[in-house]
Amino acid sequence: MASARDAEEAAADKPAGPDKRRMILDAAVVAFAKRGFHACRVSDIADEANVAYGLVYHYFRSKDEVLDTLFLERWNVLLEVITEIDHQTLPARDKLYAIASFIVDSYRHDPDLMKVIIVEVTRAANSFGRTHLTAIREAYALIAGIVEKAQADGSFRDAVTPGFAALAFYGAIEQVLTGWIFDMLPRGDEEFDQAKAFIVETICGGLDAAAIHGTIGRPPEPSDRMGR
Amino acid sequence: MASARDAEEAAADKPAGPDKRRMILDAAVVAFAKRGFHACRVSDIADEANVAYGLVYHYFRSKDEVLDTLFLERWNVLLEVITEIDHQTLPARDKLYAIASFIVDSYRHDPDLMKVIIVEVTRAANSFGRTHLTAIREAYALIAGIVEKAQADGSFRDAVTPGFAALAFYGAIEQVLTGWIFDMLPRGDEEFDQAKAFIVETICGGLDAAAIHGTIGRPPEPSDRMGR
DNA sequence: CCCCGGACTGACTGGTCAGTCAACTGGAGA
DNA sequence: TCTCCAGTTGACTGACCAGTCAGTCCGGGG
Repeated sequence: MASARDAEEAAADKPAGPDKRRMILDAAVVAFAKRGFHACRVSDIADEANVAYGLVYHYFRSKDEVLDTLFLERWNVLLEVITEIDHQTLPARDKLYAIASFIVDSYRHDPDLMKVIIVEVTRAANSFGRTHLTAIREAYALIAGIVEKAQADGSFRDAVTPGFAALAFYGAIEQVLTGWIFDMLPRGDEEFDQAKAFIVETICGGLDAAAIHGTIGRPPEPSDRMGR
Repeated sequence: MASARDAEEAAADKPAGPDKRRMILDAAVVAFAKRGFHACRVSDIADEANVAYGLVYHYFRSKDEVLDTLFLERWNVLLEVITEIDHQTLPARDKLYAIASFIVDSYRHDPDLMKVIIVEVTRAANSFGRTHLTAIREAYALIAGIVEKAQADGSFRDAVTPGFAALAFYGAIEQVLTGWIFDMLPRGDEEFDQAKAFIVETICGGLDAAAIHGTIGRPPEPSDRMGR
């Protein structure tokens, strides 16, 4: 991950080379997380990084590019990790657990970064979400692939399509992170680990006490309430 | 729902009384959906409503108040509907289906409104999401209550807490809507109805082919990958 | 007939920022 | 010593836009 940076630092022989670009990126995470991308001024980033305003524009073409960089840097790691997990020989359920685990741990490790990624990109349908749609879809496709294989070998039933299962799985994860981001859910090592288990349990095990697996229950009559 | 408006119109005896306030609200939905709240200018709303700029400020104190109104108007309906569903004597699974159904149908009926509510409020941790947190939590609490009762009477197993199940359930719904909002998922009457069934099936029935319900599977060893 | 007040209009103001740029610094090489 | 230039600085500009306000229009009551 940080190998390029390590090499550069070693070559430059600076004990704790400031690496202003990195400082700006890290400061941007804090600033974006605190006030949100729109409300955050470029001067907030510069201040947080203890760096002159103009330097941000030395390293990045625009405020947008700072967020893009932050997102892609991390999302590519996620994509790599999922791919790697998928290549292991593991029950699908364990693969999903490993993925949930990685994402939850990412939040535990750097809540601000994950908050920014989720709130400003992954869920921002009118701005960055659109521009990074391809990368986001890739994650879904990877998860769907895991489900599909499990359905093929019979370890998952095929009551729902793989794409749909991927959506629900990732949706549950993001919703839990959102719960933490909004301070709706208690945070703590115990809660984080419990969340991983609960996510997988909910999506894989289901809620029904007597699940007659294999047959999809025909939907009950729909409610007719339609407002507005 | 629109009874207050009907009464007003009847009293005023206007054949198609413009009701500019409503026109502004409806125009705002279109404008916010198209460009997002931040990128949308107040003049966009006024233009869309065929109304003078200043009139927006005659009916609303600020641009924010327009969104607040839009959100609360609809969210209160949702809260009412969930409460009503909960009061019926129905298996928990059917209650959840009715809720999913109502939300999906809300999207079917007015995709722009739901897009605005989800993107600009429900998932906006730094702006409106915070200010409407109480209302949002209410919906979770209602859903959690349904799960809790089902666990008490034994129709749902208690491998996960009610609050967590509510989170996953609502998260799955929102993620599906997000899929439509992002144009990641095909839209159509068939897809909408399938989605309702899939959401409930995923959350209630689970993915595992051989779910040994009643015992919570101990988590497999976690992945140690930790990046950044 | 006039007055009042609510509905309505849109030009204008004040403040806010993203992005620019001219200037400065310090170290490496000639 | 003198370039040179990447890295660095922060004052400044130009655009944009939420919100204001002075004023018009019109219907109803006196």
